[in-house]
Amino acid sequence: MSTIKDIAQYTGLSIATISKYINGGNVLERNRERIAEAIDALDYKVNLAARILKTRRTMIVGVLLPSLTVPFFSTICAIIEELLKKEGYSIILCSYYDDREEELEKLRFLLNQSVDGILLVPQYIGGEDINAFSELRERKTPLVLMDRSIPGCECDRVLADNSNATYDAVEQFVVNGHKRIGIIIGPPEISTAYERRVGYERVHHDYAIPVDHALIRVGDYSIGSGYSAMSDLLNMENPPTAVIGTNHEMTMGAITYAYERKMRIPGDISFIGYDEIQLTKIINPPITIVMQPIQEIAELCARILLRRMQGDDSSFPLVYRLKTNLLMHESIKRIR
Amino acid sequence: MSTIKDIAQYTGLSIATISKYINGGNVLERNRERIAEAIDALDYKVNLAARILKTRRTMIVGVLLPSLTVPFFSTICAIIEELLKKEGYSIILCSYYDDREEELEKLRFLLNQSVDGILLVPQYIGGEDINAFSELRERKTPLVLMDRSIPGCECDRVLADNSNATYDAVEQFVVNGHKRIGIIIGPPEISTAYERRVGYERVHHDYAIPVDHALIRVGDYSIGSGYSAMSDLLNMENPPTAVIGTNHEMTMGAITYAYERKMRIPGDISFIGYDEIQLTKIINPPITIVMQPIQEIAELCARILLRRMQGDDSSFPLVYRLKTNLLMHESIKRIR
DNA sequence: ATATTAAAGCTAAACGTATCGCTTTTATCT
DNA sequence: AGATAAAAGCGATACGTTTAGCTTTAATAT
Repeated sequence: MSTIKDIAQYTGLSIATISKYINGGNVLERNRERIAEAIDALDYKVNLAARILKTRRTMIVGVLLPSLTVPFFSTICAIIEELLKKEGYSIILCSYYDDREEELEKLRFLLNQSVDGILLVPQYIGGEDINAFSELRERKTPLVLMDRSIPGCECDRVLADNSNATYDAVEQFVVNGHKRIGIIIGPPEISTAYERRVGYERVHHDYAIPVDHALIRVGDYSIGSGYSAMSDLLNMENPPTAVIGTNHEMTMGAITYAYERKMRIPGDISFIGYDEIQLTKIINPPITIVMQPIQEIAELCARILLRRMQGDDSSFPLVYRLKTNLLMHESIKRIR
Repeated sequence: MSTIKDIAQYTGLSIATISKYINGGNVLERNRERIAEAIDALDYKVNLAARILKTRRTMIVGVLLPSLTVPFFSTICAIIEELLKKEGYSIILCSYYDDREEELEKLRFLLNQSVDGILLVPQYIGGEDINAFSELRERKTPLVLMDRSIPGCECDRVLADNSNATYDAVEQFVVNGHKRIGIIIGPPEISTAYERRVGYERVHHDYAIPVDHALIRVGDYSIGSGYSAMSDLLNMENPPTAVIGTNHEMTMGAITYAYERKMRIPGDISFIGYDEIQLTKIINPPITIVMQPIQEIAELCARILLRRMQGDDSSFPLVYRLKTNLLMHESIKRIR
């Protein structure tokens, strides 16, 4: 592989000038041409290791997700990647496979790779607080939390308004006469799951409907758990007349079960799903869906991180709550 | 951040000795202890950029996939990552989002990051031949093709025996009396899709059943395309009595459509699916499934790449064809 | 005790780039 | 034309490692 030195020799210019050319400094037009020619002829490529060693910037952003197979996250990832690429950044994508140890280890790995910034969808970090994670503070590597929060955490973060999301959805059941409403929620230690549950309970409170805890089924955000939660709900002695699934996977699992039971939506059971992606798009007749602003979440995270990586520490920590939308379809039966 | 120099100073030893310690050379026990203490006290971390600059090895493997949201690929990815990590390698994961340009660009990106090796699930590379991709040859970066092949390509590769996979599956339809068998295949330019179609046609030939090309529906390996292909098949004037979906996504799309139509499997339509992962696991009653040896494919790819990265170029190119298994369930109706 | 060998440590030179501070060249203004 | 400012180029140094080649120390055998 040829180096900047070879280019200098080929053109008769100094190393410093070549470096200037590469990094966009002032170089005479006729020299620019000669350098360009040399680079082409010698097939020169910048040695990133050397550059990083010198500049202490890797121009790499680490993206750490709970799972790679969850389309909600991979969609976010795709958006981020495209946006950051325009700014000259590359992405190292990591998943911690919903595992506590792995999450910490991957975070260490990213820091060790000297990424310039990190975008994280957290789950277990530090037990409760990411500030406790010393490597992160020492390095002063900017970090933005995506989609989920952590109790007591002082971080920039971009979240959906989960509580109002389920509130608005469940409210639709209520105004259509439903009183026994099942909800399939995620693990309570994940902030989104907790908040979605709160919205559900708030509706009940506001409309003076007692909460039957048997109607609250806890899954783990996986397809299988949605499936069995739905099975549990529909096989109760006094089953709900309506059910909401609170993420894409559990929604799909739940619907799969309902279909198997040959139940019609909304004929036999009213249903609201979550996230308008992949399978939820092809369900027919279409179901009412809580749409999260995926695009906005991803873009905002990327932009905040860019700001921080440029050294702009103003108004830390930034917290955004983005509104969701309820995509109405005929999946709610009017009863009584 | 402290450097190796600081450790040398702290311990009174030379830089070279510290380096030896870090890289597992011979160091006196009492010095080992002092060094360990210094590293701990100064919170020393190896500067990877400097190391890479010197050694010219990044200990990073690039994994390039068509898509991140396809569980078949992300499962492979998870297996690879775990195995390579044990050998001290890290993974940079990339997706080209089923886009030709992106595939080439991401491959360039990986090479530019100086990865020590690449694992690729190819699609369009070079139009037909990856050997045409000059950057790859110049760098002599080892590359192993996973799951898919490319015509005329001289590469190590690990493939499933796709042709016999669909042969065995479709044959089950035939021996149960089916003559009109629909198949939902992927894009013909993808080797797996082509081979799976060949297996389908070979059964027809061997059992002297004419091939009705209207029963061969081409999707793009997506859920939506499986859904509409199934819709097309079932709405024919003379529909098939059995259908096979040839990947996980199209299988799910097809089944979703069948469920919507309130068709029972195998009562109204016989069906064989592909890949025992995620949703296909929870379908109930369970359907017959072509199981690909995901674990073996992933492990073999990783091991071959490890060999190549160690400089072992023997018997190039290695080509493996791994057998699939037909997981039998009651989803095939016996007719006539 | 001495010779021989192995182990442990050290010095110094790279790896390829960016950048500070300086000099030279070129352009601009009066 | 001369003074001034701006643009372009250069030399030298540093970034933090690894490693070849050498020296010193310790261990082993005679």
